[in-house]
Amino acid sequence: MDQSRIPSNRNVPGPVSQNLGRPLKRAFFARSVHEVAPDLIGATLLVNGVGGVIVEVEAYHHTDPAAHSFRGPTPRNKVMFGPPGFSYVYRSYGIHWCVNFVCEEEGSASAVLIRALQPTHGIPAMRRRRRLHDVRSLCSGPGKLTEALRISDEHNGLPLDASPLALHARTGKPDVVAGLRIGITRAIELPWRYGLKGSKFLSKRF
DNA sequence: CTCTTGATCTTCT
DNA sequence: GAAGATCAAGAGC
Repeated sequence: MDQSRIPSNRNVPGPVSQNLGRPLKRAFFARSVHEVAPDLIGATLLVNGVGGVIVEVEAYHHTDPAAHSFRGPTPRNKVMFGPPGFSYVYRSYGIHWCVNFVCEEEGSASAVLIRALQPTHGIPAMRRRRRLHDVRSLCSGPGKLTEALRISDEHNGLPLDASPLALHARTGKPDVVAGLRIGITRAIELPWRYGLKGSKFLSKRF
């Protein structure tokens, strides 16, 4: 058998602590989306025990022309207009799912898009779901991580502090970098993308 | 490495 | 009818 065709994942670097901190309470999200977004870097997201460390996010707000909530509520985005601490899941380009965490207060319609994870829990399950061996590519994009964690429309509007979702605070204080958001055509100048400095699990380098 | 294209659902014009 | 908070595969360099 030709083992040389199978990429090795031994010694994949883990730049942050993989220890789980305290569970995040819903109150964590009841403040400015621009405070929550960088504070999520280093936290751990699990769905039914499978997931990893958040290494990349983007902030959106109803006053932001790039946000889904900018033009008011629709059937798709109605969860964004609800209370903080819930998930907002939407279909992207007709094929992928993307997951957000609603922030601030009811009616504020702000949310943090989860863009990349460093896989730590349930890697074999994620490899099966993604039909991919390379750990670095399992969750390196918003549509990739939902496939790896099996997040879909069934998870839209769920509380972030109850099963099947689980969020744990980071245990240390990571180096967070900011940059321009990815894949948008409006308000492209706003530096509301946040990432773990030097992470090898980003959707794109900063 | 970069560039192009197809996949196909929701919203907007 | 067109665009969009995307991804993977294929062509070319």
